[in-house]
Amino acid sequence: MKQGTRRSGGTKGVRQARSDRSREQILRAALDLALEHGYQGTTMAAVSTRSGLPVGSVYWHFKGKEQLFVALLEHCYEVWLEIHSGPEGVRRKLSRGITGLSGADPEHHTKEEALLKAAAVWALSRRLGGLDEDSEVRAAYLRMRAEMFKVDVERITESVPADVTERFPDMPTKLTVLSLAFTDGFYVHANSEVHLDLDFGEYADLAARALEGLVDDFARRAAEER
Amino acid sequence: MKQGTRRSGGTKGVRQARSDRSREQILRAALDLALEHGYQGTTMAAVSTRSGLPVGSVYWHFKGKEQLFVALLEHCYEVWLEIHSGPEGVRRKLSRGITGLSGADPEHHTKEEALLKAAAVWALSRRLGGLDEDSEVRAAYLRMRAEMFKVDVERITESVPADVTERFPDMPTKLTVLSLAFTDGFYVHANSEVHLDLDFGEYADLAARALEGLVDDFARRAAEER
DNA sequence: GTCTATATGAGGATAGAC
DNA sequence: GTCTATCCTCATATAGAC
Repeated sequence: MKQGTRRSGGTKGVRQARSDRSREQILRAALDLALEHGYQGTTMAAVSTRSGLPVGSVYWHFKGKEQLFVALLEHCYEVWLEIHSGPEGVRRKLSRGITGLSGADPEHHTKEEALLKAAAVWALSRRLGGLDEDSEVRAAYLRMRAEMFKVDVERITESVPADVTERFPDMPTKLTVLSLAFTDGFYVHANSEVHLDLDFGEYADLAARALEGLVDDFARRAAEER
Repeated sequence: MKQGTRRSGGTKGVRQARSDRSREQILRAALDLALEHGYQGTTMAAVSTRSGLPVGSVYWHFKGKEQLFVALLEHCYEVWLEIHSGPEGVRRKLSRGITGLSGADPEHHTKEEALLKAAAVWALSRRLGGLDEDSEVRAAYLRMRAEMFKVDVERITESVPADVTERFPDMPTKLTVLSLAFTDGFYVHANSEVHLDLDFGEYADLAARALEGLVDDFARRAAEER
């Protein structure tokens, strides 16, 4: 057994336990480093140093840098799924997404969530300094992004009045896209070191108000048609 | 004279003319390559090949890769300034910004504009795979971004009703930030190769409607207070 | 000013002892 | 499973002839 495959079941030997711990140490180190230096900026040597394990061990657990990051993304996605359960309206979503950028809301912004946000940028096309088209990391992230989008749509659907969704079935999808665009856009701003004086809380409110206004607009139209 | 300095005036010798042409060829090659492969993906060797000039020449005209890209950004910024003159409301701005993403509006989307958009991503923090904090390219871009933001605010101010700006003086700034966030957010989406079926024209309209609703909201409030 | 050959350094990955 | 020494590739940059 090697690289990624784990003992299917039964008793865990002491060696196995130690191996698992090494694996986790490596992933942990990769997570920290990736948040500090990005994908390209994270070297296998650095992962080795930070994890306290030699390079050889890293390559024993993961076939290469790509596989390491795919495993890391999978871990983060699992955490994301655990956190994001239960209904959530546009307002709350925007508030979490935008306010969280200022770092003012650390308890709701885990490292894992932060990494997924960062990965969104890594996955941008090559032209933008993103990963290669055939990168496994990129492919893995895009799969997850699609899944997360679905979850978002479902949860936003629950927050939109029934008569609106009845008349405009794709409204929740549109709202999700718009609020995602908002969040991503502010994410870019927050990481551009321009306009440091932005009050993200205020903008989250403005953004929410703008989208809620849109929903009201459609609600009015739905009501008029009766 | 060397590297970036140009003859101040007077008659241009034949050698000078040829040198200028070489410089332009190099910049042109860099522009094309940067749009295809990004900053990191553009190698000096490739610039040399594409421009038809040897590596040595490239390093004669520009001290290094950073200087080359700073010069490129300056060129693009000049083009941007020429294009973006005259008033422009939020709607038109969003329409240009978002619809342009689909590539459906090529005539209004020059290579230079595209490069500035790409540079916004390059300038993201190191954690996101962006340039180093002390990168000259990054610093140059951030200066330009601040300038472009100012221009945007001025032009959006002209499109907001006078009574609103009177009562809420920072409304134009907020609108600019929101519409920039929208544009940047959709830019991320457009380059993520997810939801390829997005109708950017429709979303540009929705986004514009949402922001216009916000303005109306404030206009109502301003009116009520009289 | 233009060109070729080459120095330099970084990072991903492997070999093979233990 | 763990560790060390080493290889390979590739990109920036320079030296120096013309």
